[in-house]
Amino acid sequence: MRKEPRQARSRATVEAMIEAGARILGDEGWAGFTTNKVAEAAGVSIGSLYQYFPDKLSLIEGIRRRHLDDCLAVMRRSQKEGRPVMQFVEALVGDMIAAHSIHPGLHEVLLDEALSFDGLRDPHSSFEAEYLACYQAAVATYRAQETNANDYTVSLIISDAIDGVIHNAARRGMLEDPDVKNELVRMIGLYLSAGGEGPTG
Amino acid sequence: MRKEPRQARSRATVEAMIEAGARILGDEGWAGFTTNKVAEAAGVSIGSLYQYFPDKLSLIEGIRRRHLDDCLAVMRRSQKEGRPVMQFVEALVGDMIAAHSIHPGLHEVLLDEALSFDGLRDPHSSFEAEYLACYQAAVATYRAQETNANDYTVSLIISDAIDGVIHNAARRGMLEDPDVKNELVRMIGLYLSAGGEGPTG
Amino acid sequence: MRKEPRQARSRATVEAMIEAGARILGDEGWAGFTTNKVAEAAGVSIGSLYQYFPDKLSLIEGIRRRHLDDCLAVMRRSQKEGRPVMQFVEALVGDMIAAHSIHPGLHEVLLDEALSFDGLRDPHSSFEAEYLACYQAAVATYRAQETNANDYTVSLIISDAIDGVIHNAARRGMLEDPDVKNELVRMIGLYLSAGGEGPTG
Amino acid sequence: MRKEPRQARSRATVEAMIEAGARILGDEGWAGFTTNKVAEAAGVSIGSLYQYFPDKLSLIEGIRRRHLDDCLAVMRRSQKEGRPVMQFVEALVGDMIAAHSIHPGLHEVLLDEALSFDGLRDPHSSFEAEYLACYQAAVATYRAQETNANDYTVSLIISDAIDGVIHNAARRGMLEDPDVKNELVRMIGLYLSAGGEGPTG
DNA sequence: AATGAATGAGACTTCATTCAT
DNA sequence: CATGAATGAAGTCTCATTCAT
Repeated sequence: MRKEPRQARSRATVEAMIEAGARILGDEGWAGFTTNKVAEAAGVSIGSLYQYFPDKLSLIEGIRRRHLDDCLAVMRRSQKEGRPVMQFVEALVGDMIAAHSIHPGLHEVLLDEALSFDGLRDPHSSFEAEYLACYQAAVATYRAQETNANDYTVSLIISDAIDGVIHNAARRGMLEDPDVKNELVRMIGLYLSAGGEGPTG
Repeated sequence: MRKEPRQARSRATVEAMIEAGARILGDEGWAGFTTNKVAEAAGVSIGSLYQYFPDKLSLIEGIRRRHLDDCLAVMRRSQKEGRPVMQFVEALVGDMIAAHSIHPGLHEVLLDEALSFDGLRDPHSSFEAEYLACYQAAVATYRAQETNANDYTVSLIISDAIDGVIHNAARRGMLEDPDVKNELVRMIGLYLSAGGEGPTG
Repeated sequence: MRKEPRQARSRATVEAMIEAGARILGDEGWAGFTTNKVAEAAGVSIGSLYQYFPDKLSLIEGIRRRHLDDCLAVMRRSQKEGRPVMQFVEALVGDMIAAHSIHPGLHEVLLDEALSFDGLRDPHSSFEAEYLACYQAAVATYRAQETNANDYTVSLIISDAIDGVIHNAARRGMLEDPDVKNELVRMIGLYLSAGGEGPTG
Repeated sequence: MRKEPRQARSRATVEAMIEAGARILGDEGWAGFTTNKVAEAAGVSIGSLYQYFPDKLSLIEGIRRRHLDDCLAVMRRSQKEGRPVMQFVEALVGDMIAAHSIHPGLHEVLLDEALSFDGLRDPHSSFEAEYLACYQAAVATYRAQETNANDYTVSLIISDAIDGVIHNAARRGMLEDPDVKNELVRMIGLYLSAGGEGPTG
């Protein structure tokens, strides 16, 4: 960001621009996301937008930071001391679904931005590191038994599977379907609870 | 397509354009995908591209059709008569990883196009229907026990979880990691084999 | 128009674009009329042109509206209370010649646009209606005697004959020739003054 | 033309291209007139078109020559020895209306081509000279009395007035209206028959 | 600080014309 | 000769960004 907002009015302006940008990016994707449209939706002039964000990339990164902070907050909330594994998984899946429901589509657009926007600085790695660290902590706590795979790999499997199911459910408008949630919880729960021997086929 | 290629020369041209387009779309995403760049990469003039594809969207759809045909072929190959469940899951996951390795990133770009490109006709629904039908057939065959959820929901969970894990692994350059494959196979296998009771937490 | 010019600067810009467009359309016809050329002739960037006119057609319509307003003003000026018929015809023809002299060729290009430019909204019908209404009023006042034809048909004959003579005279660079004007006045005057019996041949 | 057609087949091909071009130019105007479209409509390949017409301009000139020859034939037919003036005018107007009805719009498009196509060689002047010579002969024969204006000017007035009325009637779809024809005949007849004194106003 | 008019590189697309088959 | 695939200059239009007010 070009300039740290000092006054309350400035902070509100920045808020409005990030919020408007998140909405447009989630609703219309990269194709509909133009700086002029964001400025108009935020109720400010294009000149003001460039006062706070030196270019389009900065605006995107502002939107991403905001969204990822929200996600991390959700993640941490799901891990309360001493919860049994199934309660954790249920809370986690439920909260992730809720997080995706605020700006449907936004999450995936932001994670895939590398595919859509070359020059993006720090391609979400710092967020992702922290994000995965949360998963890893949970895995270390709840994992039933050691397999060949380390905790990190198991974290990836879980986070990415949840991601995939929720993302595609959102695409299909099935984010509210209780069966989807239940089956996802069941799959993750089975995976975490099972011993290393795996299913016998 | 605007014109069906008749001569061998024009068939090769269309091939080259679709191949170049797939590579650019997979490597550089929507942002790098311009008709001029595709024409240049295919070694033809921009005019030739527009002789066969009336507009950019048609080219994208051509690329998608080609890719989806490839995917369906892979899907069907994994289901051989009488295989035990774990062999099926291993073949499926292995083949999907292989399919994603040809043009890394292409698959997700094409499935998410709705988010990035407004006017795409027939948003992959006809492909997806057939794609899911393959999964559903496998689920009907291999599913251990009835739960509340129907076969369709279980198909979604499996296909989308595999999708999510592979897509994100590709993003991280971990598509070749054997642990990722093994754990993914283990998770899907457990989910398919487990009875309806679910894990106890 | 996409955007109403608010500041004085932008009003001047729109003026310049319409004026430059009229000149180019009159001088070079449809073939020479490109948005880039108009922008350059107006001394603005192509982006500014598209800020006020959403597409090429809108610019053409802007030019037409301006020209037609000018024409109607001329038409109305020619009809003063109580003038004898020959004074009216002389004033009318003289003013029409003057109107055509500002941007020679523009008038015909604009009336014939349907032949040259497909998508033009409202093909000059609303202008033409008002234009012909002026002629009809004059015919009702000055017509010597009833024939089988109604006032509307007579209006068409007069307006289109004047149109044809002036247009072709302009084409030949004879717009200033006094004989052309005198003979045209004589023909229209004879036609209006003659009784319904017609010439005997 | 690049090459004089020698064989019957070639002559038929050239015929087809000119006919198709006239139709497209009349129906769709300059905007719809492309060499590829003409070739397709004529049922030949674009390569064949360029075998006989070295460029687009040549094709246009071919179409024009054909059309003007038709017009001249009509013109000459109207002037039979010893006809009274009104019979001549009626025949002339009737034939001109008929000529315009074959390819409505074509005549005006061709006469105004200077406005639409810069580089047209010999902008219809040689045709026009002959065309006007026909009118002038008729004027010399039928004109009632000398005025200040010479025969040439009177020819212009008549030909251009007829042109304007017919052209605009065609534009309005009123080419078949008998009132239009009758009034046009009456106006021209009055003008030719009247003495030099003009109407008194 | 805020505004919004202005800029112009670059994207998509057309179509007159050429040339290998 | 005929075909039609290929070419590329040129035109329309968008949108990130700047800067005078």
